[in-house]
Amino acid sequence: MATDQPSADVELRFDDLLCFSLYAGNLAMSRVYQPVLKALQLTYPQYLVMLALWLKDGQLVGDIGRQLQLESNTLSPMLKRLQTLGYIEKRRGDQDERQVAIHLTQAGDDLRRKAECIPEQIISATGMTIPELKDLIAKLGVLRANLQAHLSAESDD
Amino acid sequence: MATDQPSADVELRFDDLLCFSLYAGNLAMSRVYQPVLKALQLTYPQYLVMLALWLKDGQLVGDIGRQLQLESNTLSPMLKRLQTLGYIEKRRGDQDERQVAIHLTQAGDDLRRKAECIPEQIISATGMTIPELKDLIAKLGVLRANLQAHLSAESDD
DNA sequence: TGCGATTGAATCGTGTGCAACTTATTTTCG
DNA sequence: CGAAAATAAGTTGCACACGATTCAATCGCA
Repeated sequence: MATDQPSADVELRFDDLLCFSLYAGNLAMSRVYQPVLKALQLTYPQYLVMLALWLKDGQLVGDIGRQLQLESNTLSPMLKRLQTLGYIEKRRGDQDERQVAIHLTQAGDDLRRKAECIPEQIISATGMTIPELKDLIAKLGVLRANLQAHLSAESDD
Repeated sequence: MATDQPSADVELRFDDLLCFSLYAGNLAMSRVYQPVLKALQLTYPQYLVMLALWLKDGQLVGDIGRQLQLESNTLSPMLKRLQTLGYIEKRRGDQDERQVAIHLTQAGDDLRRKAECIPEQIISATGMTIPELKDLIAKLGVLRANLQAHLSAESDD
């Protein structure tokens, strides 16, 4: 420990440290991904969208948004860029014309194989064991579920 | 048609879930803070900067950046907005004129007292116990340290 | 049947993140 | 001493996040 500032005399609160930990942890993670993703011409958020599509192709804009916790105001421009890159294409829904389904192009599907080597590089960068990672992911899952429950309860007022 | 989380038959990788957990967890946390911070006229990143200043006033731009993992290209515009809001002021360094120290104004110091009620609201929103939060924060700290070590090792090539 | 409410996606404006660059100041070392 | 390297902060351009709004398609219900 103690790679950082002293700060021993200041009483820090748990939530402040938690919000900071999530904030800085997410930034650090995206920075580790960036040099790897550069070869694929993807940004970090774009990679997360591609991940969702590699898991299940043809999802609606809203489906992707629910997974990443993003709405159309963020996704629409991002999907337009992925379309320009030639990785995805949009198809209007047949029954419901309001919906737009996102489909991988051949290039987008090929990209999946180029991205296959990424996971182990990242795991190595975390310097943690698989059980440790599983534990951390599970705890973050609980946190996110609780925060989302709090948010939806709040919007019910 | 399952509207939510089928994903049972798909093999997910740990790192993918970890990057997603951090990403969505950080977004969820900032959304829980936002309605509370609205009363203070602060955005979430601005709140983190104010936190750093409440802990130690008169820090240099670079000092704040090292804590939040941000550089001047992000901080300079942000600090300009906090200055416009009247919460901080800038002072050129005396010995080294390249440096700019950030000082709280009276309004910025007053804000600290208005922000005092925030921590317990957030803790309650996490739905987790103090020991659980401490554990999660510690694990995120290890992760961040490892990722940063990986990044600085990489830039040495 | 019709019409107001809802929904899915897109658009706009503001505020971050960040790579690449500029400017000004200090340091280093020949 | 003095020019080159290093450093601190700021600027520019692009890509997210997100509140607020718009628009078209669908739903709900009298």
